Amino acid sequence: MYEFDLSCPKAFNFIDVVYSHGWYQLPPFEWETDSESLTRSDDYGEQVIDWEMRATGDGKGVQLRTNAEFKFHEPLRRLGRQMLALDDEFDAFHQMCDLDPGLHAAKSRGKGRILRCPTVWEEVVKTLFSVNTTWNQTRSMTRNLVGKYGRRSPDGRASFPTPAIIAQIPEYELQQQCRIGYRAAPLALLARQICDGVMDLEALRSNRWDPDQAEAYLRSIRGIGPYAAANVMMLLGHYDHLPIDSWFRKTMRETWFYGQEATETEMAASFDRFRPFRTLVYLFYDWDSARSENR
DNA sequence: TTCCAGGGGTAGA
DNA sequence: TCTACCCATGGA
Repeated sequence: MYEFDLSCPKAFNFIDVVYSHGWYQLPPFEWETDSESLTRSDDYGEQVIDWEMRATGDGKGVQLRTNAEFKFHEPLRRLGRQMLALDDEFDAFHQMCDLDPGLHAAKSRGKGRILRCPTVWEEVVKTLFSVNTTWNQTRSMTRNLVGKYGRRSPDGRASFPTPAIIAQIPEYELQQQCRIGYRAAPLALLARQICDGVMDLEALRSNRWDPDQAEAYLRSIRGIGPYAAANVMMLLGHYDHLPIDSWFRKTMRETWFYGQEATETEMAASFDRFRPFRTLVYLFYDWDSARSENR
């Protein structure tokens, strides 16, 4: 087993990033509560690599562990940094946190980083699986897809299936095997579009994209609407498109709208003063305090 | 049986 | 911009 540390910013907490949203519960991520380690397996073509991240002993950094040979260490180091957003700056967001007491805790803990997947493809597929369903079913769909179609490491751990793998599987089989319902059609189509070079999701990580342009590109994917696109935008490091779903509506109703239903326009407007970090505010705001103030 | 869940697509007003 | 309707899945 090889071990090496990732250098981290001053205000950084590994567990906060892992718990920033639900991705750590979706395979191939595996979160071990006792050891507080995040494990996964990734398909590097010639082989599938098992690796894990955990907080260093002093709690301020991240240790990466793998049994992969040396040539994979630098790619894994880069991947770890990208997945934890270690090279992203959050100073402007933390400055903005002074605007509202509900954000003071987020600032003092240095929150803002969100756990990401290695590929935009994986982010989009998982987001597609979270649309119009329960979280338990999202977990089940992802587990099925990874378990049935992901290439396996020598230790038998499954990686997230690549577009090339999914593009070869008939739509009805995806639907039946993974229990993903109508999501099979957009999933199969997206995999084919990527393989045919019609769609290049990974290019969205580059800086040449204007955020609105990137959002429009995501919206052009079948099955990706306003909510799903905003969710992927957040994972790409753009925080101004609000992922308005049933949980968002419920939170708004219980806090800033005093028990009343609000339209999407009204809800979005209530976040105007937090541009361009509206999604981070939604994720890291102290909603529990806001709720108790309304009681 | 019916409703609902971390919505999307389409049509129509 | 908003509403109505349908879409599939499985648990309550």
